[in-house]
Amino acid sequence: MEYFIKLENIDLETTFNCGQCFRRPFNVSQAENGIILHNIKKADIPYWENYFCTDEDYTELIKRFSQDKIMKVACEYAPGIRVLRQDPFEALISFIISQNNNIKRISGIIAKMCECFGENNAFPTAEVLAEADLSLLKTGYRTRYITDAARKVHTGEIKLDEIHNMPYNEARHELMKIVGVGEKVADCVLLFGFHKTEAFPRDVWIKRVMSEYYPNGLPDCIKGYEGIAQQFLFHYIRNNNN
DNA sequence: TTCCAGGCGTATC
DNA sequence: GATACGCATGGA
Repeated sequence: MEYFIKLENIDLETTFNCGQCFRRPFNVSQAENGIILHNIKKADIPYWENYFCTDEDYTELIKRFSQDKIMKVACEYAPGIRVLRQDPFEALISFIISQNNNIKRISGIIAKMCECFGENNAFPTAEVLAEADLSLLKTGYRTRYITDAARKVHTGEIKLDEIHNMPYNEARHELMKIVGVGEKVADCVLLFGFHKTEAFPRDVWIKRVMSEYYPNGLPDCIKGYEGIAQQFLFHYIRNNNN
């Protein structure tokens, strides 16, 4: 069946290309004031509503963010961004790969990873990745980080299910037990995989934003939603860097 | 050739 | 706790 989800000012192109995810679902298309899911079962509807965060009011969020001058500019530049609820394990592995790397190459590595180790091109399981020979992915020094993450998830040393219920600081600490997961990667996983919207990943681009526009810290109007605000800032600065 | 990319681990102070 | 440096790979 086809299924329409009404969402105010979502833009799929921007949402999937603003750096929060490195592969996109193939069964979604843009509609006038929302999106259309194609070839889905009725039982899958809640999954997609959750994925696109239909419970969040972005009109209200952007209005709140726009109290800050810089945020207003960033929101007006790309009002169609929405932060998705992605799969936690995929987010974990993806953002481990992302470190000191560029988005194009990250996407390429993940595509090849799905092709080589995933069931029908799906993202591979922790069980498979934990034992796989990853050398053909050419992930360089990150290879052992991927293996360590997959192994810890597979053995249950890190329980992703439980991280959902942990407060932000505790969850962050838990993820950082994985070799190759520091503060920035942990924050990306918490934001994009666990939808902890207070997580504010500080990468090279955001550090530029901070020193240039927010030398005295983040504005109060993004409190509780720092991560979503971050995504608007990230996309804006990346596309307007002189 | 050198620099950079959604950083992190390690050594050193 | 802060700072410096090496790290795999590929594109500009």
